[in-house]
Amino acid sequence: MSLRIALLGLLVEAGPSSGYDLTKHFGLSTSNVWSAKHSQIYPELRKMEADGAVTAVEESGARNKRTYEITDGGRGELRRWLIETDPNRDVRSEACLRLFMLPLLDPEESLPLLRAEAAVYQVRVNRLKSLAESMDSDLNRYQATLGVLNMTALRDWATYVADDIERKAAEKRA
Amino acid sequence: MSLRIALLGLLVEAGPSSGYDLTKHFGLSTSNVWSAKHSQIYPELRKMEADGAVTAVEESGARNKRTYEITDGGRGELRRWLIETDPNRDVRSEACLRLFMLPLLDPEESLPLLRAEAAVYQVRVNRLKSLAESMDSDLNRYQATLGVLNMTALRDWATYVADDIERKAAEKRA
DNA sequence: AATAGCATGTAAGAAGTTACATGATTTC
DNA sequence: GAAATCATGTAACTTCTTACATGCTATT
Repeated sequence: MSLRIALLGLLVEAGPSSGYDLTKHFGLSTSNVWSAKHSQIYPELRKMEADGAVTAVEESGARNKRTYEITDGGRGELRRWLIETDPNRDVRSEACLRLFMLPLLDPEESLPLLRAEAAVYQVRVNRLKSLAESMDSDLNRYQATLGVLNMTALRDWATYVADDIERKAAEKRA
Repeated sequence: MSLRIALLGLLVEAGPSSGYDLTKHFGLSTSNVWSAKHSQIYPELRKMEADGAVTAVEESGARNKRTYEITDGGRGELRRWLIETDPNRDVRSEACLRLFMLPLLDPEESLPLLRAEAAVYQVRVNRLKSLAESMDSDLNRYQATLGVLNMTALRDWATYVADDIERKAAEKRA
């Protein structure tokens, strides 16, 4: 369901798009909330077309490109899902699972890894901040901002835990 | 892989545990980073036992309970994964996907939903904060704190977007 | 004696990943 | 003309969810 909803949302946001275009969106800010590979997206779009949630126009040009557009039915489906569905609140993030368990290692091992994670998230914060500023639509700015807040939280956590572990290791030595 | 790693981590953290115990952990703070149902956990533990990553003791009592303990091999596997693996940074969160797309709705529809989301995350912030305070181990405190920071980010985002939409709607009316 | 919680399992199906497969066009 | 990028697809496999299935124990 989530993939279908994500695709409907992207089609509203970005207008008519090919499977290729939609695949690229999952590599940008959307990957902060959901992601999918082209091998899952292409069949899903065909299924949505069969259900009448989207329509497709096949380009006659040399490149065999199909452009999908959301239908009124698709819009209704998306709206109902947003309004009526109690979303599943579980999160799946391998990177957070790793963060979560990094403190299991000895300080000599965990500290550089935690500092490296903080740096990774700092880069993402910077990138998303400038992305947010360059966005012309409110929606895109909101979406980039969600990424900024999420990445900031992870950066802050990694820094806080590294500092705490460092302080405790110093106390022990003293 | 992630489920296996999560189970190994929980077995280090919590000590010898049954599949039932581990299933409950995925309903607590662990669900902020990964989750799994018992129907996936039981077979995975059997597989890990066959691989020598864990050992099992079957209780002779009336309740047919199997207690799993991590082996040295399992500890090594976990350590190597934490140190050597570049984790997948994709996130899957249906709740965030929904947040992400809520601004697609008209203000009259999105505002109450955004305020409700902010309230949901506020409750989680409060719960995790008191959980963090009550935790005796550093690791558990760190883990609860990761939840606090993540939930705070979502609460702040929902509030920021709701305020922004409200302000813009008021400007338009004026 | 009924209800809630402990405790484990399997089977079918849906969702997601990896690898294979093809071919056109643009840029250098 | 080589490399990067556009563009779509399928097959095999792994992972995850939902539903079914069972039976004990503690509480009220």
